[in-house]
Amino acid sequence: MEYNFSEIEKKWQQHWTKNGSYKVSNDTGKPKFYVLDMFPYPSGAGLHVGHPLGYIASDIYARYKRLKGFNVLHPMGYDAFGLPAEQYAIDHGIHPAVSTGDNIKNFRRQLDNIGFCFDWDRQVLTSEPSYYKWTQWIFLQLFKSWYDRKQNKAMPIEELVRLFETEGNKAHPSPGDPRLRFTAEEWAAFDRRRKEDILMNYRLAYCGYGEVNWCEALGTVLANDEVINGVSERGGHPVIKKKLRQWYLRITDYADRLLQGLETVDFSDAMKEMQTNWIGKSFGAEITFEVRTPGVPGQTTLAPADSTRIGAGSRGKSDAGTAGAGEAGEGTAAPHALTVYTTRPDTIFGVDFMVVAPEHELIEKIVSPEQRQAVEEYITYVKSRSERERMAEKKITGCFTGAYAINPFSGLQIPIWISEYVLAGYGTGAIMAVPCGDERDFKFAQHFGIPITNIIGDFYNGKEANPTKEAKLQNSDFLDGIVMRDAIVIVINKLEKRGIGVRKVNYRMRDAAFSRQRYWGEPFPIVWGGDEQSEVPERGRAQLGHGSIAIPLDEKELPLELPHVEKYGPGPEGEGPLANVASWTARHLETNTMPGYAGSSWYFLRYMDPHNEEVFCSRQASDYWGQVDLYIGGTEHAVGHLLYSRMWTKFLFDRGFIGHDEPYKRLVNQGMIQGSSRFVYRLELKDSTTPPIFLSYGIRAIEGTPEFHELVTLAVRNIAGDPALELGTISLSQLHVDVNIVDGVELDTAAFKKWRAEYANAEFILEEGKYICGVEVEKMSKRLYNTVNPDDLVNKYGADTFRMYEMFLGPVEQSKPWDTKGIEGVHRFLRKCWRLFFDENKGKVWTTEKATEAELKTIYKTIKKAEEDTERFSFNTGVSALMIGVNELTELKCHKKEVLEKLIIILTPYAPHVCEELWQLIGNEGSVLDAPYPKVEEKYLVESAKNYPIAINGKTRTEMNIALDATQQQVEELVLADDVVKKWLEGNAPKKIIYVKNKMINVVV
RNA sequence: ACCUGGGUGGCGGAAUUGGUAGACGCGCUGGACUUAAAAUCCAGUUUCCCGCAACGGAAGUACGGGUUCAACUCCCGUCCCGGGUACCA
Repeated sequence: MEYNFSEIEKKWQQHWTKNGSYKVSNDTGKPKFYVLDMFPYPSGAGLHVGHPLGYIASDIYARYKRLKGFNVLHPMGYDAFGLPAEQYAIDHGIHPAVSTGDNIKNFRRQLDNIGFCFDWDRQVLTSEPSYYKWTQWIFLQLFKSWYDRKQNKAMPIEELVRLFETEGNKAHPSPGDPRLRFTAEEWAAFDRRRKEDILMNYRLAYCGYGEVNWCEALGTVLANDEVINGVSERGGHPVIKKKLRQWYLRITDYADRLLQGLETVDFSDAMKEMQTNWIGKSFGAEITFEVRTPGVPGQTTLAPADSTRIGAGSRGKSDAGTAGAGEAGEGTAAPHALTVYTTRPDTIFGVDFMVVAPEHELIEKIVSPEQRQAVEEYITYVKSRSERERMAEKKITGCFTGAYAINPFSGLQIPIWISEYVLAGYGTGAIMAVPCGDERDFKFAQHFGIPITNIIGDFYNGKEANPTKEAKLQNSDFLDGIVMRDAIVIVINKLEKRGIGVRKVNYRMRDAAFSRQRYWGEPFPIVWGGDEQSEVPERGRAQLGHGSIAIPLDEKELPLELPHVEKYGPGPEGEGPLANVASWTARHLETNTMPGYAGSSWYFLRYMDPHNEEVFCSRQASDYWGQVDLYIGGTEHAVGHLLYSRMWTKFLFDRGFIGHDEPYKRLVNQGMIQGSSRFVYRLELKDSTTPPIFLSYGIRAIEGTPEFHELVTLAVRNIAGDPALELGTISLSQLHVDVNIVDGVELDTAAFKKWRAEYANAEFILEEGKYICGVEVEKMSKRLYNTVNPDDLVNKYGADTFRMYEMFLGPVEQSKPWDTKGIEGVHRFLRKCWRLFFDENKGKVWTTEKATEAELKTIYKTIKKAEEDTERFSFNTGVSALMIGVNELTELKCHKKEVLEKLIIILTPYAPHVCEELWQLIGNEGSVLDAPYPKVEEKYLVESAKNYPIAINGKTRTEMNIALDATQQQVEELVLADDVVKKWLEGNAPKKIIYVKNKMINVVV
């Protein structure tokens, strides 16, 4: 009876489906455990061997926890909305719903092949109306909420309206427009439109104008984390900045809590670091400088209207930076004022110039007549430069405005410059430049010949800036002699006392752009209009919102279903495809759709209660399942999905819809499986009549040498049948070849000829009779022909082997190139394991005899190690422990049920199919998954003696078997009597003998 | 540039708290079984030196220093590779 894995696996997969073996109940007496995978985007390419790595790890852990007596939730679903399906629809004319459905079928088939214990009854599909109904519902709650900074939590917007009615907004300044101030009376006097505009500045999901990342090729806006190096993450198309009306999530209000929350969760330090950097919290001060422009008389104070002006909608965070400009703190009546943000107010006496962003609104007001033309030219130049150019070549550019700021402490005049190195979107869009302490300021000063003031003495060498905080200040008036670190607080206090500066915290993170001009996403449950006083523009849909009010759909109308379209092109004014749907625009529905991360921001909650039609997830279900205990996925979602879903969780917690405010208790990042590409080397000949000729790797390696030329010439003459053929210069091109037709590095030349029609008559120049390919590790991608499909491996070796091999490859967290060559070893292991029960010739060999001490010792040792390793996600060593166990039992010729039964249980998380089969074959009822995990009986593991390594001066020289309870003195006597030790002592007495019980013995000579 | 993870045999990797470096597997070499092959089993396999062999010796975890009875592990400096961020004041 042999190990027929394909039959066994088919049998048990059917059995599991038929019996609902993995159905999970919300109602058991067992403790809960929630194991979650990042659900996949069902792409057309299907799974390659890299995808299941995390799923296998979580599956093993889920099964292990079930054996340990937990009620384990281990669900799976699909993140089905998104750009690629729409792009595919544009290219092939297939509706996204159709292609997505096909892809899901393929994914499901591939997943089922591997034998996961997912509860498919709980599957979620983000593009299903029954799911996105609740995505829309949560969006509405965000829309109807604001963030109360006093209580530090989200509150219903009605509360805010009540506050405005009684006390205006003095206690709650607008996060969208900090200068906005009004009293209760003023509020009462505003018309409906004005009130809605103001409320929009508070809502957690809001609509506003902002500079966004616009990708022309994709025809949509992208979030910051979807833009890599100035090009789109998907497709690598150029991205420019564009002002557009957009929906945003006010994630910046949660910045602090997102940071604090990191302390309560078990993520890797690297992951925490990434999120912390992305949020980018910094402490410092805003300082206001008076501005003088020589030759500009009668500079006026700020128009009071400026402080109550309300923009259309709110501003996107990216232009919020200019908010502070022009306002000089309270009570200052400077002609013009420039506010900067700095983390180093201690360097105030080292300020040699100021720099404002080219987009800064103060520029036109302060520029001197002489400099006006130069400034305008510079601004034109900056506008002409795309984001990409700015990143590619970091030139030092800038222009003097002709205006000066007055240092509030020294009274000195400081020239104000404009430069593109200062970003409008961060801080106040203006900085005070301290060249002796900041590298960028230093380079700028050097480039434009601006004199540099040294305030840090010897710490500054005149050749480069030194950002130290440890120097004692010099040339700094009242700060002289004070260490910079301490001077920061002193300066801030002084600034605040004088009313020209405030302590200020800044974040790098911006509010998240939450709309896309696309079709395949959740429609916004928002209607524009409803304002009796201002008519809705006739066809200006791109401008919708400008002259109208965003009205949320009644929750009873959800889901607002995505209408069917035939064309996916943009609308008449650059809006999304929904603008072409007559019934849609007739209702004045929002034409944008939600971005890809909307559905994935809360899916882990839906799994808990997937069929509930009353709520997104009942409080009872979310209280029972609580946090995800183990979340496994890739690092690529570090700053996108992970931050958004953490924010949504906090929001739902604030509003009382769930009882926990961090979604994931523990996060494990699986590494990437890289592809191992193979190359062939094609000879490029002018004479195109010869068949394609390929050189083996070793021959290519000597390219350029005379031998190479001779060899190739000879071979080509032979192939062409022309002994006089002259080749001229020989050149080679390197081509990717499908890894699946290469065995190790040796090309299957017959398969290669079949691979491409053009290679059907290919000729090869071999080395030692073989064609050897070049090798390189690259990202696994279809384009590079280095993808390996799990289906083929599962067919050849079985799912159990495949699962174990993926784990055996190395630590889950580590990235590693895929290599199939070791899979035989794992397969051999499973067969060896099978032979403990059944022999190919003899049949049944397992018995019910009583186990020996040695056998029990082996099995308990194995259980202990496998358990420890599984517990700490060290699955590769877990597999190794099981191998050692089986090797030892084989050596002991142990075929006893008493022992083997335990082996089956601890092996089943790794190799579920074969274990179910064996469990049944040795006469057990039911599933091995319902068996209890065996307890380690320590008494079999206790040793009375140990083989101690004996080291001389730390270098191991011999071994001695010594009783574990030996005393120092006994050990010394035994050791000194040993021949090897005597040899090393050469008759001398040892200086010292170190005896670490149960570890080692070291003799110091 | 900054932050971050890493660098161990021919290969993937192990060494969990400073305590026998190279577990386990692949590959390779030799052998057994077989007419033969597959499968299986046994032995060997870090490098170098001596030797028929046993035994023995030296070096060895990217590189250079240090702490320690003892360092892959801790500290300082250098190099290389992967990931993240990228003018964030």
